[in-house]
Amino acid sequence: MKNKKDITTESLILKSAKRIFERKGMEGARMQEIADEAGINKALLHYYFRSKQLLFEAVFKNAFLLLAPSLNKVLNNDSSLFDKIRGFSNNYISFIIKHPYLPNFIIQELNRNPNFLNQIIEKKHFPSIEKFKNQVDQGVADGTIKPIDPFQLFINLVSLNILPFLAAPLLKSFLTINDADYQQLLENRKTEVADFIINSIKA
Amino acid sequence: MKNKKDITTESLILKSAKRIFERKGMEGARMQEIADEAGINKALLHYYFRSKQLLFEAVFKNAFLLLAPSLNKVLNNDSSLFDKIRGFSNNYISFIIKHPYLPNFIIQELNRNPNFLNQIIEKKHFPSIEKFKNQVDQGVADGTIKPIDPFQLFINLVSLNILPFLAAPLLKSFLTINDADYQQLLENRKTEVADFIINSIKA
DNA sequence: AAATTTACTAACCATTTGGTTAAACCAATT
DNA sequence: AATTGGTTTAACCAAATGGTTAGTAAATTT
Repeated sequence: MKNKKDITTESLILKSAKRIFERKGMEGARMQEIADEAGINKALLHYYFRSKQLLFEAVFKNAFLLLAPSLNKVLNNDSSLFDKIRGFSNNYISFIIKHPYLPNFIIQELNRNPNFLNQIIEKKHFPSIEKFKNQVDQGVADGTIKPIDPFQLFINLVSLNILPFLAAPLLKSFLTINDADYQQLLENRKTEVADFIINSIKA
Repeated sequence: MKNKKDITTESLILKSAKRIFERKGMEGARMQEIADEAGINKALLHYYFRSKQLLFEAVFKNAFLLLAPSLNKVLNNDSSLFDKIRGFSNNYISFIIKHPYLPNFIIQELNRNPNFLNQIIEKKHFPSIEKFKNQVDQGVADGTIKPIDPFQLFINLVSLNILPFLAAPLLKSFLTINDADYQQLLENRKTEVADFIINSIKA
């Protein structure tokens, strides 16, 4: 074996493919480019993954499964609703700052093929909002939070956390600020977002 | 001229190209597909727009200029801050419901080429948040709203309005609801979003 | 109505691209 | 040292794709 330190060729390919697919998308990525990135022959990509489509699906699946459990964990633990909102915002933003291409990659490819999720990911890996929903309904019932549709609150939570990454180039232009300042804005959002939401819903 | 009803060939091409580019992106779109959509010969695309890149830029520019003024209008009129938030949310969601592919198209291509905006759109067509910023600072100063960074508030406003369209496939899966129900959720957001924001910031 | 310009098309071309093949390489086993 | 089986590569291929060309048809001008 050529590989040192248990870096298998397969994982090397996946890593390189992730880098390229994230930046260029399925259509924009070139098999040759991925091979170059990995420092291997193009035929080897096909040896391990048969086709571009299958390689892409492997990368997408990995990316999604990287994201979903962390989401699930926060939504389904036993903390209070407000702590959940705080935990989600903080953890999620921290996570994405380390993987900035991930949200756009997933959103982009899901819009290209909205059925991709159902085809590729088993339902059991899906984040469930069941517990979150119950907590909201409960909070509304006992008067600790103002009346709100749990789905709308969930969409708000996701929107406030994800979009600043998706629309970074657009927002930087609108706000006419540089990368460093925008990075600082995102950093501040780790707490700002949760405060904003809690302010809105607390009775 | 073959064209009836003042539909020029050029505008027909732009319309067809928009449809294809929106759905497939720059890389995914095929010139032949655009030609077929328009019911013309592929060479005619090049006759009018020289290259795929230039055709794409024309489409992108159109799309962006369709969006920006409506944004600008709401942000820079003389209404109160709360009315602005209500007006923006309501108008923007109504607009996007009619052009559902637009946000994703713009976001997607800006992430592929973050400098695209600066290259293509003149600054004067950019929405300015100057007035919005002043109103927020004013509101904070005179105590009508809680302290908040105007930029963060702007990002929140944009996030809550845009993301539900960008992430529609993802959110439908998470919430396990069908298209019609999701459509209804979006419809409700025309007022929900503004209420949510105003609840959060009013003193 | 002849000449010229504009709009449009069929056929073609060069390059790129995903994918294949046959052979070489390399480590473990016999 | 020969065999074997998995791994890797160079060279190749067919299809797709953006773009061109040379020519036709339809207006417009003279």
